[in-house]
Amino acid sequence: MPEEIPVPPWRRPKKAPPRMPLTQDRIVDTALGILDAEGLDALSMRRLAQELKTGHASLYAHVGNRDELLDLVFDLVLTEVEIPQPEPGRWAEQVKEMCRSLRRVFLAHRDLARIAIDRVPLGPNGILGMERTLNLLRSGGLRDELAAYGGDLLSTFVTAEALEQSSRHSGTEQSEEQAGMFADQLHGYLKSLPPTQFPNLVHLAGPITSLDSDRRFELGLEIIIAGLVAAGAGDDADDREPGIRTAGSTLPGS
Amino acid sequence: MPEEIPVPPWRRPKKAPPRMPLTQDRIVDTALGILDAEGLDALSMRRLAQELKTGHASLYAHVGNRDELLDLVFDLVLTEVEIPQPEPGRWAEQVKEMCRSLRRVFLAHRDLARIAIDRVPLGPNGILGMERTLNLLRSGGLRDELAAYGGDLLSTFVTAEALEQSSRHSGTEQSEEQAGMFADQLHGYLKSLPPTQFPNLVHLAGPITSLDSDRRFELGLEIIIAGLVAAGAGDDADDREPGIRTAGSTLPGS
DNA sequence: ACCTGAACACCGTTCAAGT
DNA sequence: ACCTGAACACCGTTCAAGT
Repeated sequence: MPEEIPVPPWRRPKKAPPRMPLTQDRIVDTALGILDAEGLDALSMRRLAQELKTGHASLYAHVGNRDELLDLVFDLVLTEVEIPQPEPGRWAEQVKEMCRSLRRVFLAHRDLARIAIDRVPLGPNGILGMERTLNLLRSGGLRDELAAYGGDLLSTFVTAEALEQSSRHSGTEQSEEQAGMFADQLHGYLKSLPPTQFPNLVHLAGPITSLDSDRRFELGLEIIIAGLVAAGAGDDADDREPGIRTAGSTLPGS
Repeated sequence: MPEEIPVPPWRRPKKAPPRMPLTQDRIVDTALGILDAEGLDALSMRRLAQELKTGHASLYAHVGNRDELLDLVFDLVLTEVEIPQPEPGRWAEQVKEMCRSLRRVFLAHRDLARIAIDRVPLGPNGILGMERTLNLLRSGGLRDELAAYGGDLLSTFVTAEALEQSSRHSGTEQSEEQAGMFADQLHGYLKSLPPTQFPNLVHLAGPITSLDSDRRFELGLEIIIAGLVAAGAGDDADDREPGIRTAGSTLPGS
Protein backbone atom coordinates (compact mmCIF):
# COMPACT_ATOMS: atom_id res chain seq x y z
CA MET A 1 0.00 0.00 0.00
CA PRO A 2 2.20 2.83 -1.27
CA GLU A 3 0.00 5.89 -1.05
CA GLU A 4 -3.45 7.24 -0.29
CA ILE A 5 -5.32 7.45 -3.59
CA PRO A 6 -8.21 9.94 -3.37
CA VAL A 7 -11.65 8.49 -4.02
CA PRO A 8 -13.24 9.93 -7.19
CA PRO A 9 -16.37 12.00 -6.49
CA TRP A 10 -18.81 9.55 -8.10
CA ARG A 11 -17.60 6.82 -5.83
CA ARG A 12 -18.06 8.80 -2.64
CA PRO A 13 -20.99 7.40 -0.66
CA LYS A 14 -24.04 9.66 -0.83
CA LYS A 15 -25.98 8.14 1.98
CA ALA A 16 -24.37 6.81 5.15
CA PRO A 17 -21.23 8.96 5.04
CA PRO A 18 -18.21 7.62 6.93
CA ARG A 19 -19.60 8.95 10.18
CA MET A 20 -22.89 10.77 10.33
CA PRO A 21 -22.52 13.61 12.76
CA LEU A 22 -24.02 13.01 16.17
CA THR A 23 -27.16 15.06 16.65
CA GLN A 24 -29.90 15.09 19.24
CA ASP A 25 -32.42 13.87 16.68
CA ARG A 26 -30.27 10.94 15.70
CA ILE A 27 -29.77 10.03 19.36
CA VAL A 28 -33.47 10.21 20.15
CA ASP A 29 -34.46 8.22 17.05
CA THR A 30 -31.97 5.51 17.87
CA ALA A 31 -33.10 5.45 21.49
CA LEU A 32 -36.68 4.87 20.38
CA GLY A 33 -35.47 2.04 18.17
CA ILE A 34 -33.75 0.30 21.06
CA LEU A 35 -36.80 0.85 23.25
CA ASP A 36 -39.13 -0.75 20.72
CA ALA A 37 -36.84 -3.67 20.06
CA GLU A 38 -35.45 -4.43 23.50
CA GLY A 39 -37.30 -2.43 26.14
CA LEU A 40 -36.45 0.24 28.66
CA ASP A 41 -33.91 -1.75 30.65
CA ALA A 42 -31.82 -2.29 27.54
CA LEU A 43 -31.82 1.43 26.80
CA SER A 44 -28.64 2.42 28.60
CA MET A 45 -26.39 5.27 27.59
CA ARG A 46 -23.66 2.77 26.82
CA ARG A 47 -25.87 0.53 24.69
CA LEU A 48 -27.16 3.59 22.86
CA ALA A 49 -23.64 4.87 22.19
CA GLN A 50 -22.64 1.48 20.87
CA GLU A 51 -25.58 1.54 18.46
CA LEU A 52 -24.46 4.97 17.29
CA LYS A 53 -20.85 3.79 17.02
CA THR A 54 -19.53 6.41 19.39
CA GLY A 55 -18.28 6.64 22.94
CA HIS A 56 -20.89 6.81 25.62
CA ALA A 57 -19.50 10.04 27.01
CA SER A 58 -20.20 11.75 23.67
CA LEU A 59 -23.92 11.55 24.21
CA TYR A 60 -23.74 14.03 27.05
CA ALA A 61 -22.83 16.77 24.60
CA HIS A 62 -26.35 16.50 23.20
CA VAL A 63 -28.76 15.32 25.86
CA GLY A 64 -27.89 16.31 29.39
CA ASN A 65 -28.64 12.99 30.98
CA ARG A 66 -30.65 9.80 30.61
CA ASP A 67 -33.79 11.24 32.16
CA GLU A 68 -33.81 14.12 29.71
CA LEU A 69 -33.31 11.64 26.88
CA LEU A 70 -36.43 9.80 27.98
CA ASP A 71 -38.31 13.12 28.04
CA LEU A 72 -37.32 13.61 24.42
CA VAL A 73 -38.26 10.09 23.38
CA PHE A 74 -41.64 10.48 25.04
CA ASP A 75 -42.31 13.79 23.35
CA LEU A 76 -41.29 12.40 19.97
CA VAL A 77 -43.73 9.54 20.20
CA LEU A 78 -46.56 11.87 21.15
CA THR A 79 -46.71 12.96 17.50
CA GLU A 80 -48.43 9.64 16.82
CA VAL A 81 -51.45 10.39 19.01
CA GLU A 82 -54.53 11.50 17.12
CA ILE A 83 -56.75 14.04 18.83
CA PRO A 84 -59.97 14.76 16.94
CA GLN A 85 -61.34 18.18 16.13
CA PRO A 86 -64.63 18.57 17.99
CA GLU A 87 -67.76 17.65 16.10
CA PRO A 88 -71.19 18.55 17.50
CA GLY A 89 -73.07 15.72 19.15
CA ARG A 90 -70.14 13.28 19.16
CA TRP A 91 -68.38 14.46 22.31
CA ALA A 92 -68.29 11.24 24.32
CA GLU A 93 -67.38 9.16 21.30
CA GLN A 94 -64.59 11.54 20.33
CA VAL A 95 -63.13 11.51 23.83
CA LYS A 96 -63.06 7.74 23.59
CA GLU A 97 -61.38 7.88 20.17
CA MET A 98 -58.68 10.12 21.59
CA CYS A 99 -58.03 7.79 24.50
CA ARG A 100 -57.96 4.75 22.26
CA SER A 101 -55.41 6.44 20.03
CA LEU A 102 -53.21 7.20 23.01
CA ARG A 103 -53.53 3.62 24.14
CA ARG A 104 -52.53 2.30 20.72
CA VAL A 105 -49.39 4.41 20.85
CA PHE A 106 -48.50 2.98 24.25
CA LEU A 107 -49.01 -0.56 23.08
CA ALA A 108 -46.98 0.09 19.91
CA HIS A 109 -43.87 1.12 21.83
CA ARG A 110 -42.52 -1.31 24.37
CA ASP A 111 -42.27 0.08 27.90
CA LEU A 112 -43.43 3.52 26.82
CA ALA A 113 -46.01 3.48 29.61
CA ARG A 114 -43.18 3.05 32.13
CA ILE A 115 -41.58 6.18 30.74
CA ALA A 116 -44.84 8.13 30.69
CA ILE A 117 -46.16 7.22 34.11
CA ASP A 118 -44.03 9.66 36.09
CA ARG A 119 -43.59 12.35 33.45
CA VAL A 120 -45.60 15.47 32.69
CA PRO A 121 -45.68 15.92 28.91
CA LEU A 122 -44.31 19.45 28.65
CA GLY A 123 -42.33 19.06 25.43
CA PRO A 124 -43.56 20.75 22.25
CA ASN A 125 -45.76 17.82 21.23
CA GLY A 126 -47.02 17.36 24.76
CA ILE A 127 -48.14 20.98 24.95
CA LEU A 128 -49.83 20.72 21.59
CA GLY A 129 -51.60 17.56 22.70
CA MET A 130 -52.79 19.30 25.86
CA GLU A 131 -54.20 22.17 23.85
CA ARG A 132 -56.13 19.86 21.55
CA THR A 133 -57.33 17.73 24.45
CA LEU A 134 -58.64 20.75 26.30
CA ASN A 135 -60.33 21.95 23.16
CA LEU A 136 -62.14 18.64 22.79
CA LEU A 137 -63.06 18.36 26.45
CA ARG A 138 -64.44 21.90 26.64
CA SER A 139 -66.50 21.37 23.51
CA GLY A 140 -68.65 19.03 25.61
CA GLY A 141 -69.52 21.80 28.03
CA LEU A 142 -67.22 20.82 30.88
CA ARG A 143 -66.60 23.72 33.22
CA ASP A 144 -63.03 25.03 33.40
CA GLU A 145 -61.81 23.15 36.44
CA LEU A 146 -63.15 19.86 35.15
CA ALA A 147 -61.76 20.32 31.69
CA ALA A 148 -58.35 21.13 33.16
CA TYR A 149 -58.36 18.12 35.44
CA GLY A 150 -60.26 15.77 33.14
CA GLY A 151 -57.43 15.62 30.62
CA ASP A 152 -55.01 14.66 33.35
CA LEU A 153 -57.33 12.03 34.73
CA LEU A 154 -57.96 10.46 31.35
CA SER A 155 -54.31 10.31 30.33
CA THR A 156 -53.32 8.95 33.72
CA PHE A 157 -55.95 6.28 33.31
CA VAL A 158 -54.79 5.31 29.82
CA THR A 159 -51.15 5.23 30.92
CA ALA A 160 -51.82 3.15 34.02
CA GLU A 161 -53.95 0.69 32.10
CA ALA A 162 -51.27 0.30 29.41
CA LEU A 163 -48.65 -0.15 32.12
CA GLU A 164 -50.62 -2.88 33.79
CA GLN A 165 -51.27 -4.63 30.49
CA SER A 166 -47.64 -4.58 29.42
CA SER A 167 -46.33 -5.59 32.84
CA ARG A 168 -48.49 -8.70 32.83
CA HIS A 169 -46.37 -10.30 30.15
CA SER A 170 -43.19 -8.85 31.58
CA GLY A 171 -39.74 -9.46 30.19
CA THR A 172 -40.22 -12.47 27.97
CA GLU A 173 -42.28 -12.63 24.78
CA GLN A 174 -45.69 -14.29 24.34
CA SER A 175 -48.15 -11.59 25.23
CA GLU A 176 -51.59 -13.16 25.02
CA GLU A 177 -50.70 -16.65 26.09
CA GLN A 178 -48.89 -15.61 29.26
CA ALA A 179 -51.70 -13.28 30.27
CA GLY A 180 -54.17 -16.11 29.87
CA MET A 181 -52.09 -18.55 31.89
CA PHE A 182 -51.70 -16.01 34.66
CA ALA A 183 -55.45 -15.39 34.71
CA ASP A 184 -56.14 -19.11 34.94
CA GLN A 185 -53.72 -19.55 37.81
CA LEU A 186 -55.17 -16.59 39.65
CA HIS A 187 -58.68 -17.90 39.10
CA GLY A 188 -57.77 -21.23 40.63
CA TYR A 189 -56.08 -19.53 43.56
CA LEU A 190 -59.06 -17.26 44.31
CA LYS A 191 -61.49 -20.16 44.06
CA SER A 192 -59.36 -22.11 46.53
CA LEU A 193 -59.51 -19.47 49.26
CA PRO A 194 -61.54 -20.26 52.39
CA PRO A 195 -65.01 -18.97 51.51
CA THR A 196 -65.93 -17.95 55.05
CA GLN A 197 -62.94 -15.62 55.23
CA PHE A 198 -62.99 -14.45 51.61
CA PRO A 199 -66.58 -14.70 50.39
CA ASN A 200 -66.30 -11.83 47.94
CA LEU A 201 -63.06 -12.98 46.34
CA VAL A 202 -64.42 -16.49 45.92
CA HIS A 203 -67.68 -15.19 44.48
CA LEU A 204 -66.00 -12.72 42.14
CA ALA A 205 -63.12 -14.96 41.04
CA GLY A 206 -64.74 -15.16 37.63
CA PRO A 207 -65.28 -11.44 36.96
CA ILE A 208 -61.91 -10.55 38.48
CA THR A 209 -59.91 -12.82 36.23
CA SER A 210 -61.99 -12.88 33.08
CA LEU A 211 -61.75 -9.19 32.24
CA ASP A 212 -59.28 -8.88 29.40
CA SER A 213 -57.33 -5.70 28.72
CA ASP A 214 -59.67 -4.37 26.06
CA ARG A 215 -62.74 -4.83 28.24
CA ARG A 216 -61.02 -3.25 31.24
CA PHE A 217 -60.04 -0.30 29.15
CA GLU A 218 -63.48 0.31 27.68
CA LEU A 219 -65.11 -0.13 31.07
CA GLY A 220 -62.81 2.37 32.74
CA LEU A 221 -63.30 4.83 29.91
CA GLU A 222 -67.05 4.53 30.29
CA ILE A 223 -66.84 5.12 34.03
CA ILE A 224 -64.61 8.17 33.86
CA ILE A 225 -66.55 9.82 31.06
CA ALA A 226 -69.84 9.18 32.85
CA GLY A 227 -68.30 10.68 35.98
CA LEU A 228 -67.08 13.75 34.12
CA VAL A 229 -70.50 14.29 32.64
CA ALA A 230 -72.22 13.79 35.97
CA ALA A 231 -69.85 16.15 37.76
CA GLY A 232 -69.46 18.77 35.09
CA ALA A 233 -72.44 19.07 32.83
CA GLY A 234 -74.77 19.85 35.69
CA ASP A 235 -74.19 23.46 36.62
CA ASP A 236 -73.44 24.92 33.23
CA ALA A 237 -74.44 23.47 29.95
CA ASP A 238 -73.34 24.50 26.53
CA ASP A 239 -73.28 28.22 26.14
CA ARG A 240 -71.76 29.91 29.13
CA GLU A 241 -68.76 31.46 27.42
CA PRO A 242 -69.62 31.52 23.76
CA GLY A 243 -66.85 31.38 21.21
CA ILE A 244 -63.87 30.37 23.26
CA ARG A 245 -63.74 26.79 22.11
CA THR A 246 -62.00 27.21 18.83
CA ALA A 247 -58.64 28.72 18.03
CA GLY A 248 -58.71 32.36 17.01
CA SER A 249 -61.75 33.50 18.93
CA THR A 250 -61.61 36.31 21.46
CA LEU A 251 -60.75 35.40 25.02
CA PRO A 252 -61.44 37.08 28.30
CA GLY A 253 -58.16 38.25 29.84
CA SER A 254 -56.41 36.70 32.84
CA MET B 1 -5.09 -8.19 76.95
CA PRO B 2 -3.97 -11.53 78.38
CA GLU B 3 -7.07 -13.71 78.16
CA GLU B 4 -10.74 -13.88 77.25
CA ILE B 5 -12.70 -13.31 80.45
CA PRO B 6 -16.24 -14.69 80.12
CA VAL B 7 -19.01 -12.14 80.60
CA PRO B 8 -21.16 -12.89 83.67
CA PRO B 9 -24.74 -13.81 82.79
CA TRP B 10 -26.28 -10.66 84.32
CA ARG B 11 -24.10 -8.52 82.10
CA ARG B 12 -25.03 -10.25 78.89
CA PRO B 13 -27.14 -7.97 76.74
CA LYS B 14 -30.80 -9.01 76.72
CA LYS B 15 -31.82 -6.99 73.72
CA ALA B 16 -29.60 -6.46 70.72
CA PRO B 17 -27.55 -9.65 71.03
CA PRO B 18 -24.12 -9.62 69.36
CA ARG B 19 -25.64 -10.43 66.01
CA MET B 20 -29.36 -10.82 65.60
CA PRO B 21 -29.96 -13.61 63.13
CA LEU B 22 -30.86 -12.51 59.67
CA THR B 23 -34.52 -13.14 58.94
CA GLN B 24 -36.86 -12.09 56.18
CA ASP B 25 -38.85 -9.92 58.58
CA ARG B 26 -35.76 -8.08 59.73
CA ILE B 27 -34.70 -7.53 56.14
CA VAL B 28 -38.10 -6.21 55.10
CA ASP B 29 -38.39 -3.94 58.17
CA THR B 30 -34.98 -2.47 57.54
CA ALA B 31 -35.75 -2.01 53.86
CA LEU B 32 -38.86 -0.03 54.75
CA GLY B 33 -36.77 2.12 57.08
CA ILE B 34 -34.30 2.97 54.31
CA LEU B 35 -37.16 3.66 51.92
CA ASP B 36 -38.81 6.11 54.32
CA ALA B 37 -35.57 7.87 55.15
CA GLU B 38 -33.78 7.95 51.82
CA GLY B 39 -36.12 6.82 49.05
CA LEU B 40 -36.24 3.99 46.55
CA ASP B 41 -33.00 4.76 44.74
CA ALA B 42 -31.07 4.46 48.01
CA LEU B 43 -32.63 1.07 48.68
CA SER B 44 -30.00 -1.14 47.09
CA MET B 45 -29.17 -4.64 48.21
CA ARG B 46 -25.70 -3.43 49.19
CA ARG B 47 -26.96 -0.48 51.18
CA LEU B 48 -29.49 -2.72 52.89
CA ALA B 49 -26.85 -5.31 53.77
CA GLN B 50 -24.64 -2.59 55.20
CA GLU B 51 -27.51 -1.40 57.42
CA LEU B 52 -27.95 -4.99 58.62
CA LYS B 53 -24.20 -5.37 59.13
CA THR B 54 -23.89 -8.33 56.82
CA GLY B 55 -22.60 -9.13 53.36
CA HIS B 56 -24.88 -8.25 50.50
CA ALA B 57 -24.86 -11.78 49.18
CA SER B 58 -26.37 -13.01 52.43
CA LEU B 59 -29.66 -11.34 51.66
CA TYR B 60 -30.32 -13.72 48.80
CA ALA B 61 -30.74 -16.56 51.27
CA HIS B 62 -33.94 -14.88 52.45
CA VAL B 63 -35.49 -12.85 49.65
CA GLY B 64 -34.86 -14.17 46.16
CA ASN B 65 -34.11 -10.84 44.57
CA ARG B 66 -34.69 -7.11 44.85
CA ASP B 67 -38.03 -7.19 43.11
CA GLU B 68 -39.37 -9.78 45.51
CA LEU B 69 -38.09 -7.68 48.39
CA LEU B 70 -40.13 -4.75 47.12
CA ASP B 71 -43.18 -7.02 46.90
CA LEU B 72 -42.71 -7.82 50.56
CA VAL B 73 -42.21 -4.20 51.58
CA PHE B 74 -45.35 -3.23 49.70
CA ASP B 75 -47.39 -5.96 51.30
CA LEU B 76 -46.12 -5.05 54.77
CA VAL B 77 -47.17 -1.45 54.41
CA LEU B 78 -50.63 -2.46 53.25
CA THR B 79 -51.45 -3.34 56.88
CA GLU B 80 -51.71 0.40 57.48
CA VAL B 81 -54.63 0.89 55.09
CA GLU B 82 -58.01 1.16 56.80
CA ILE B 83 -60.96 -0.30 54.92
CA PRO B 84 -64.30 0.37 56.59
CA GLN B 85 -66.99 -2.21 57.27
CA PRO B 86 -70.02 -1.26 55.19
CA GLU B 87 -72.65 0.87 56.91
CA PRO B 88 -76.03 1.41 55.26
CA GLY B 89 -76.51 4.73 53.54
CA ARG B 90 -72.86 5.78 53.75
CA TRP B 91 -71.52 3.95 50.71
CA ALA B 92 -70.01 6.83 48.75
CA GLU B 93 -68.53 8.41 51.85
CA GLN B 94 -67.01 5.13 52.96
CA VAL B 95 -65.45 4.51 49.56
CA LYS B 96 -63.87 7.93 49.86
CA GLU B 97 -62.61 7.18 53.36
CA MET B 98 -60.96 4.03 52.09
CA CYS B 99 -59.24 5.85 49.25
CA ARG B 100 -58.10 8.64 51.54
CA SER B 101 -56.60 6.10 53.91
CA LEU B 102 -54.70 4.47 51.06
CA ARG B 103 -53.49 7.87 49.96
CA ARG B 104 -52.25 8.72 53.45
CA VAL B 105 -50.23 5.51 53.48
CA PHE B 106 -48.63 6.41 50.17
CA LEU B 107 -47.74 9.87 51.35
CA ALA B 108 -46.36 8.51 54.62
CA HIS B 109 -43.81 6.29 52.89
CA ARG B 110 -41.43 7.92 50.46
CA ASP B 111 -41.55 6.50 46.94
CA LEU B 112 -44.06 3.83 47.90
CA ALA B 113 -46.22 4.87 44.96
CA ARG B 114 -43.31 4.11 42.64
CA ILE B 115 -43.20 0.61 44.07
CA ALA B 116 -46.95 0.14 43.89
CA ILE B 117 -47.59 1.45 40.39
CA ASP B 118 -46.50 -1.67 38.54
CA ARG B 119 -47.35 -4.28 41.16
CA VAL B 120 -50.49 -6.31 41.74
CA PRO B 121 -50.98 -6.64 45.51
CA LEU B 122 -51.16 -10.41 45.81
CA GLY B 123 -49.41 -10.79 49.16
CA PRO B 124 -51.42 -11.81 52.24
CA ASN B 125 -52.30 -8.23 53.15
CA GLY B 126 -53.04 -7.35 49.56
CA ILE B 127 -55.50 -10.22 49.25
CA LEU B 128 -57.16 -9.25 52.52
CA GLY B 129 -57.43 -5.67 51.33
CA MET B 130 -59.01 -6.81 48.08
CA GLU B 131 -61.60 -8.85 49.97
CA ARG B 132 -62.56 -5.92 52.17
CA THR B 133 -62.61 -3.53 49.23
CA LEU B 134 -64.92 -5.79 47.25
CA ASN B 135 -67.14 -6.17 50.28
CA LEU B 136 -67.49 -2.41 50.58
CA LEU B 137 -67.98 -1.83 46.86
CA ARG B 138 -70.64 -4.51 46.55
CA SER B 139 -72.52 -3.12 49.53
CA GLY B 140 -73.41 -0.16 47.35
CA GLY B 141 -75.16 -2.40 44.85
CA LEU B 142 -72.49 -2.46 42.14
CA ARG B 143 -72.93 -5.39 39.82
CA ASP B 144 -70.21 -8.03 39.84
CA GLU B 145 -68.13 -6.86 36.91
CA LEU B 146 -68.12 -3.27 38.15
CA ALA B 147 -67.25 -4.23 41.70
CA ALA B 148 -64.37 -6.34 40.43
CA TYR B 149 -63.02 -3.62 38.19
CA GLY B 150 -63.95 -0.67 40.41
CA GLY B 151 -61.48 -1.64 43.09
CA ASP B 152 -58.69 -1.78 40.53
CA LEU B 153 -59.67 1.54 39.04
CA LEU B 154 -59.83 3.29 42.39
CA SER B 155 -56.51 1.96 43.64
CA THR B 156 -54.84 2.75 40.34
CA PHE B 157 -56.18 6.27 40.61
CA VAL B 158 -54.95 6.73 44.18
CA THR B 159 -51.54 5.33 43.31
CA ALA B 160 -51.11 7.45 40.21
CA GLU B 161 -52.19 10.59 42.02
CA ALA B 162 -49.75 9.90 44.88
CA LEU B 163 -47.01 9.22 42.34
CA GLU B 164 -47.59 12.51 40.58
CA GLN B 165 -47.70 14.41 43.86
CA SER B 166 -44.47 12.91 45.16
CA SER B 167 -42.65 13.28 41.85
CA ARG B 168 -43.37 16.99 41.75
CA HIS B 169 -40.98 17.66 44.60
CA SER B 170 -38.54 15.06 43.35
CA GLY B 171 -35.24 14.27 44.98
CA THR B 172 -34.60 17.22 47.22
CA GLU B 173 -36.62 18.26 50.27
CA GLN B 174 -39.11 21.14 50.49
CA SER B 175 -42.35 19.63 49.37
CA GLU B 176 -44.88 22.44 49.37
CA GLU B 177 -42.59 25.27 48.40
CA GLN B 178 -41.17 23.53 45.35
CA ALA B 179 -44.62 22.52 44.14
CA GLY B 180 -45.75 26.12 44.42
CA MET B 181 -42.74 27.48 42.56
CA PHE B 182 -43.24 24.95 39.80
CA ALA B 183 -46.92 25.89 39.52
CA ASP B 184 -46.03 29.60 39.30
CA GLN B 185 -43.47 28.97 36.59
CA LEU B 186 -45.87 26.81 34.63
CA HIS B 187 -48.60 29.43 34.97
CA GLY B 188 -46.32 32.09 33.55
CA TYR B 189 -45.29 29.82 30.71
CA LEU B 190 -48.86 28.92 29.76
CA LYS B 191 -49.92 32.57 29.88
CA SER B 192 -47.03 33.46 27.59
CA LEU B 193 -48.06 31.05 24.83
CA PRO B 194 -49.40 32.55 21.58
CA PRO B 195 -53.15 32.81 22.23
CA THR B 196 -54.17 32.20 18.62
CA GLN B 197 -52.37 28.86 18.61
CA PHE B 198 -53.11 27.84 22.20
CA PRO B 199 -56.37 29.54 23.20
CA ASN B 200 -57.42 26.83 25.63
CA LEU B 201 -54.09 26.59 27.44
CA VAL B 202 -53.95 30.36 27.82
CA HIS B 203 -57.53 30.52 29.03
CA LEU B 204 -57.15 27.59 31.44
CA ALA B 205 -53.68 28.49 32.75
CA GLY B 206 -55.30 29.38 36.06
CA PRO B 207 -57.33 26.21 36.63
CA ILE B 208 -54.53 24.00 35.31
CA THR B 209 -51.92 25.31 37.72
CA SER B 210 -54.00 26.25 40.74
CA LEU B 211 -55.32 22.79 41.53
CA ASP B 212 -53.36 21.56 44.53
CA SER B 213 -52.90 17.86 45.26
CA ASP B 214 -55.76 17.62 47.76
CA ARG B 215 -58.23 19.24 45.41
CA ARG B 216 -57.11 17.08 42.49
CA PHE B 217 -57.54 14.00 44.60
CA GLU B 218 -61.02 14.85 45.84
CA LEU B 219 -62.11 15.86 42.36
CA GLY B 220 -60.90 12.62 40.82
CA LEU B 221 -62.52 10.61 43.56
CA GLU B 222 -65.81 12.39 42.96
CA ILE B 223 -65.63 11.72 39.23
CA ILE B 224 -64.82 8.03 39.51
CA ILE B 225 -67.44 7.33 42.15
CA ALA B 226 -70.05 9.21 40.16
CA GLY B 227 -69.06 7.18 37.13
CA LEU B 228 -69.29 3.91 39.02
CA VAL B 229 -72.74 4.81 40.27
CA ALA B 230 -73.89 5.93 36.84
CA ALA B 231 -72.57 2.78 35.18
CA GLY B 232 -73.43 0.25 37.85
CA ALA B 233 -76.42 1.22 39.93
CA GLY B 234 -78.70 1.42 36.94
CA ASP B 235 -79.60 -2.13 36.09
CA ASP B 236 -79.70 -3.70 39.53
CA ALA B 237 -80.16 -1.85 42.75
CA ASP B 238 -79.81 -3.15 46.27
CA ASP B 239 -81.34 -6.54 46.61
CA ARG B 240 -80.47 -8.76 43.71
CA GLU B 241 -78.44 -11.36 45.55
CA PRO B 242 -79.39 -10.99 49.17
CA GLY B 243 -76.93 -11.94 51.85
CA ILE B 244 -73.69 -12.33 49.91
CA ARG B 245 -72.25 -9.05 51.05
CA THR B 246 -71.05 -10.11 54.45
CA ALA B 247 -68.66 -12.84 55.42
CA GLY B 248 -70.26 -16.14 56.37
CA SER B 249 -73.37 -15.99 54.25
CA THR B 250 -74.23 -18.62 51.69
CA LEU B 251 -72.87 -18.21 48.22
CA PRO B 252 -73.98 -19.43 44.86
CA GLY B 253 -71.42 -21.89 43.50
CA SER B 254 -69.01 -21.28 40.66
C1' DA C 1 -27.65 -24.65 57.09
C1' DC C 2 -26.24 -20.34 56.88
C1' DC C 3 -23.03 -16.89 55.65
C1' DT C 4 -19.03 -14.81 53.20
C1' DG C 5 -15.54 -12.83 49.70
C1' DA C 6 -14.62 -12.41 45.39
C1' DA C 7 -15.91 -12.10 40.86
C1' DC C 8 -18.90 -11.09 36.76
C1' DA C 9 -21.13 -8.13 33.96
C1' DC C 10 -23.01 -4.30 33.98
C1' DC C 11 -24.62 0.97 35.24
C1' DG C 12 -24.69 6.92 34.83
C1' DT C 13 -21.81 10.73 34.98
C1' DT C 14 -17.57 13.60 34.96
C1' DC C 15 -13.44 15.45 33.13
C1' DA C 16 -8.86 16.20 31.37
C1' DA C 17 -6.97 15.47 27.13
C1' DG C 18 -6.99 15.29 22.40
C1' DT C 19 -8.34 16.66 17.34
C1' DA D 1 -16.47 22.94 19.07
C1' DC D 2 -16.89 18.39 19.33
C1' DC D 3 -15.43 13.94 20.73
C1' DT D 4 -12.72 10.44 23.38
C1' DG D 5 -10.54 7.29 27.06
C1' DA D 6 -10.14 6.57 31.43
C1' DA D 7 -11.76 6.87 35.87
C1' DC D 8 -15.15 7.19 39.76
C1' DA D 9 -18.55 5.40 42.38
C1' DC D 10 -21.80 2.65 42.20
C1' DC D 11 -25.32 -1.53 40.76
C1' DG D 12 -27.82 -6.93 41.07
C1' DT D 13 -26.72 -11.59 41.07
C1' DT D 14 -23.99 -15.90 41.31
C1' DC D 15 -21.05 -19.21 43.33
C1' DA D 16 -17.29 -21.71 45.38
C1' DA D 17 -15.51 -21.76 49.76
C1' DG D 18 -15.76 -21.49 54.52
C1' DT D 19 -17.85 -22.12 59.49
